[in-house]
Formats: sequence, C-alpha cells, structure tokens
Amino acid sequence: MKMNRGGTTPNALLGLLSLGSMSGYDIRQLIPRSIGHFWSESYGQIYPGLKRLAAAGLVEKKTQRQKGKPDRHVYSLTPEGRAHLQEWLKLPVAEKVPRSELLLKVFFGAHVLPGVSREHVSAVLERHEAALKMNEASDPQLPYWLMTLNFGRHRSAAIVKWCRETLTELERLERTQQGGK
Amino acid sequence: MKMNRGGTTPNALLGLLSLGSMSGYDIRQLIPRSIGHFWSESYGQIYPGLKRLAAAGLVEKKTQRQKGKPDRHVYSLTPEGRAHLQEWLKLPVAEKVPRSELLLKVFFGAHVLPGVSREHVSAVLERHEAALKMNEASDPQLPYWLMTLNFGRHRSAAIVKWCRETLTELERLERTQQGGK
DNA sequence: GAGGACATGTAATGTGTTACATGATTAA
DNA sequence: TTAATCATGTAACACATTACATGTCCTC
Repeated sequence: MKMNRGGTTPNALLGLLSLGSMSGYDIRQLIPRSIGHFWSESYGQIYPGLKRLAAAGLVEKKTQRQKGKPDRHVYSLTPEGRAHLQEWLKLPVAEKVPRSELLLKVFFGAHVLPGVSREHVSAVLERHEAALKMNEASDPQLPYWLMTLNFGRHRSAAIVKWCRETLTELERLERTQQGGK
Repeated sequence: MKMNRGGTTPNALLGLLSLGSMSGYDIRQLIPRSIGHFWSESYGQIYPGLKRLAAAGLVEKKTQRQKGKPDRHVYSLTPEGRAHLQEWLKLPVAEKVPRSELLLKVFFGAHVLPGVSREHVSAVLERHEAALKMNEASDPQLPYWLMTLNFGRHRSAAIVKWCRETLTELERLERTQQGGK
C-alpha cells in the first residue's frame, strides 16, 4: 500500500516489467543493456521493491521450480500496474541537479597542481570516447529506445568537447604556473 | 572522527570554506552562485556536516553574537582541513551514473501518447535555453570557475540540440500514429 | 579445486531531503 | 498583519549501496 506518488524506483521497475515478465535477477541483468546510461538499481532496491509492488497488486508473482538452482520468482505487470505506470509517465518530470564529483574537483582545482585536474579530465575523456565508439556499434530500431540512445551520444560528445578544451586550458596553466599550489 | 575516505559532502563543505570563512547559512546561500549547477546540499546535510568536521578538527568554529538575531556560527578551514581537502582532490574521481527521470519517461514513452513525451521534452528545452542565456550574462575570471561554467554551457547546448531532434521525431510519431497507446 | 554464473533475499550502513521548532526584525 | 529574511538546528523519513548469507552447477 501507499504506492501513490513520487517513488521513481518502483516506476522504473514497472517500466522494465512492461518489456516482459522477469525475475529480480533478470531485471538487474537487463539494466545495463537498456536504461543503464541514465538509471541504475541495486538488488537491495529491486527485491524489496518487487515485494512491495506485489503487495500493492501492481505486479503478479509466479514461482518456477528449478533443479539445483533456487526457485525463480517471475513477476509480470497486472492491468493495475500498467495503469499506474501510465499515470506516472504523464506526471511532469522532476529533474534534480545531477551531482558530479568531477566538476567539484575541477572547481576546487586551484588547491592542487594543474596536473591533478588534468589527470581527472583525461580519465573522463577516455571513458566517453570509448562510449561514443560503443554507441556506433549498437542499433536498436524502437523509436523511444533510439531517442535515449541519442541523448547518450550528444552527452558524450559534449563531454568530450569540454574535456578537450579544458585540457588545453589546464596545460596552459601548467606552463604558466598560474594554477596555484 | 572517521573522516578518512569517501564522503563527498564533507569535502564539498571544506571546498566552499576554502573560498572564505562562513556560517552554514552562508554556505547554503553561496551554493546556487557557485557549485549549484553540479552539486547541491540541504541544511540537513550542512549543519550536522559542519559539526562533524569541527569534531574532527578540520574546521574551526567561532560564534558571533548578534542583537535580535540568533548567534552566527562562523566556520574556517584549519590547516588539517586544507590538507584533507587537497588529499581528496588528488583521489581518482568516482563518477556515478547520473539518474534522469526525463530519460526514463522518454524511454517508456510508448505507453502513452507521443504528446506526453513532447511536453516533457519541451519543458526541459525551455529550461536549458534559459540557462544558456543566463550563462552569457555572468562572467567570473577565475580559470577553474570558468571551466565548470563552460561545462554547463556545453551540457545545456547538447541538451537543447537533443531536445530539438527529439521533438521533431515525436511530432513525426504523432502524425503517423506510430507512438503506441 | 577455484571461480563464476545462477538466484534469492536481509541487515547494516550511508546518504539526502523535508518538515518541524524557535524567534526577532523588517518591508509590503 | 502577513510574509520574507536572518539563523540555527533536530527528527523523521526516504532512498540507495554494500556486505553478508546460502547453495548448486558448470567450466577452467
């Protein structure tokens, strides 16, 4: 009960179950290949979350016996669950400030040698250049899937651009020794 | 005590205090004009956080009496606090997947009319177009400050671009009624 | 025989926001 | 007189990760 407002996590679970019936374990495995670039959930959220959704009648649980392995608990969306998901999708988006440890460290970079910040930025640059290459490889056809994939591309491209500019500036600071400590 | 590793929030507090001695209230006021685009803290984090930092000897507290108003508790970095901040700045950055409710809703957009997703994307587009205009106005000179400001620009520009592309696609879906429910 | 995949779940702990509580001063 | 600003802080709650606990099968 008390499944009315807020709570993005339960709705994310409903969304994933809308792609097909799954166990908690399956959900965890699916995340990196679907919403992984902009959402993540741990087992500690998934298992208790599914339990609560079942108690609220938004999902249905079926147990499959298996030899040698623990039982599989497969969850499916109920009509009420699907309706709940739709209602949530209609609610205005509440985006919160994304927290970035990288930017915090760059912002306070004057307290360390510019080379320190340079290392941080370089690491992020590499990661996002790799992400862009990965992105070229995969190609799902579903339009909504494509839109979010495309977001990842734009995001990585912007980060790569910023990293390059910032590295240039940090190298300049290193040469002129204006970087502080 | 136990102020060694992890804990981004206490280090963010140390960083802000490195800009000058301040009260918890001042810190809260300063955030939107400094790290607000990539970090936020609430009073519920700030006040107990400062207390713990003081107990660990990383900051020093001085009380200023005021007439009519409550006492001001002004905190300053100690040499240990400054050293701690520097050590943290040197640690490799641990960026976590940024969570975006917007992208979640777009990803599962097939369950509602395309117009619903269009509204969500439009709202974000407006916000970031405004952010870009804001950005043109302000201009601090400090290099590290500038780098993070520049990140905000690139970020907003990328989001605006993605929003435009996505809106075009959503409008196409609306016309051809391929959007699902 | 070591390690990983399969599969579930809880407990401890960490992290963060919101609401509450207090109370004077000042401007609309 | 109503609300905002100044200023502090706690308590309750919400949200999330990690470590723990269990046990088999399969591959190297």
